[in-house]
Amino acid sequence: MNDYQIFKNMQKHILLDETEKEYLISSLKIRAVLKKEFILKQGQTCKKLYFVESGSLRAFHINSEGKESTIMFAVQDWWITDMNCFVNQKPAMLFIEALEDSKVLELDFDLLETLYQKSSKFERFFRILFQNAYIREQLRALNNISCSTEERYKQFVQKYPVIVEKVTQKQIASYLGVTPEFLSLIKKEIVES
Amino acid sequence: MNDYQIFKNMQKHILLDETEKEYLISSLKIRAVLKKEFILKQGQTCKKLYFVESGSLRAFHINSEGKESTIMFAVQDWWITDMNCFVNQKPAMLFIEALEDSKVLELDFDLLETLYQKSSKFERFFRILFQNAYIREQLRALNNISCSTEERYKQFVQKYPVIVEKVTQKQIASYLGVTPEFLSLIKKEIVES
DNA sequence: CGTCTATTTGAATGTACTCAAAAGCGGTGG
DNA sequence: CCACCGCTTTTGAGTACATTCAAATAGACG
Repeated sequence: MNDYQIFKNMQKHILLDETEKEYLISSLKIRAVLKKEFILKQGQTCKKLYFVESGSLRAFHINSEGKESTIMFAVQDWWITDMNCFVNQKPAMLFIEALEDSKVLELDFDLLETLYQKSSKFERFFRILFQNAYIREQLRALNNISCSTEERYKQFVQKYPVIVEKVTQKQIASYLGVTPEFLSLIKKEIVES
Repeated sequence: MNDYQIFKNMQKHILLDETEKEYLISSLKIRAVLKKEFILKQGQTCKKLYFVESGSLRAFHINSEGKESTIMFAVQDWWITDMNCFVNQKPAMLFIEALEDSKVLELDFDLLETLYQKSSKFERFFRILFQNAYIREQLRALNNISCSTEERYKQFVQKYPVIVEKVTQKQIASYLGVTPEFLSLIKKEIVES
């Protein structure tokens, strides 16, 4: 278990001693997820935070009119969950589905609270994680509000080439907040220019 | 200084002893800001995190075409800064301007790091703060992508009545990502329905 | 090979923007 | 205290961006 990605991930920000590693390991459960399998569905409650050891997943919402909106993609070395559901015990707004056969580590809400108690390094790690997540979301919002769809598509491709390989056009469209037909048109215009 | 809002704000999540309160106080600087005064301008570097003791501020971005986008409003009891600038020492993308005469507490980046060292309660507090900020941004993104402008306007008014009182229509429009002309039209339609 | 879904293409429509002008409103100075 | 100035808000016409619906084509997978 010592060669798990999650240690490298955490050690970007904190340095764990052997005891702390033990605490962490004993709080984690590895789970294999098959392509198209859901680890969370809208309406459920979710007490798990997921770390992607391998593979990739997608989080999306379906609104009352049936429109699907992709909130985030998570590839290897990323964290994912419905955070509002996880933290505030609200019903999940999101579906989380594997895009391919994947392995995730589950971290239970109560066990995470215990980890915070046992070592404030975990508190520090997640402070930095949420800090970065907040910044990323804010930049995304700014981007959405101030750039054209064409620009946003180009930036997405440039920023997340790994994701682009794994997902369909339709899913990228739903991340950008446009219809797949319109994205198709934009791609055509980019090629022709 | 003991009757500052900031203590109540922090004690929503952590309980500070007298020593910790001392640490905090000694890291803070009070600053009076006049209406229309900027505490940050695009392109500057920003080493301060601000807590609004009284009054209200607005953070906005102006893009290359001159289009203005409001990222957030901060009223009494809110935290505000250009977080990417503050945390990663990038040039500020945001202007932050007082909407009325206000009082803010400044927390310096280096002093905050020291606070984290001195007591992990501060680490915990900001972990929770960023966690909530992240959730809020994600819900906002979801909202933007899956709801009509009319719905988003209604929700804004319902969720932030205090802000609505203090800001112009134009500023709300730039927060929602539409033109003031279009928001005017939407309001008319709401009234007529 | 056949089925299912993704992607492309096109026509018609709706949503939101630009530009321009008029009306409303708040603050300032005489 | 009122008149004027500047900015916000409203209104309208014309335009651009993005959607819906439908149909054809292309790809993926059992």
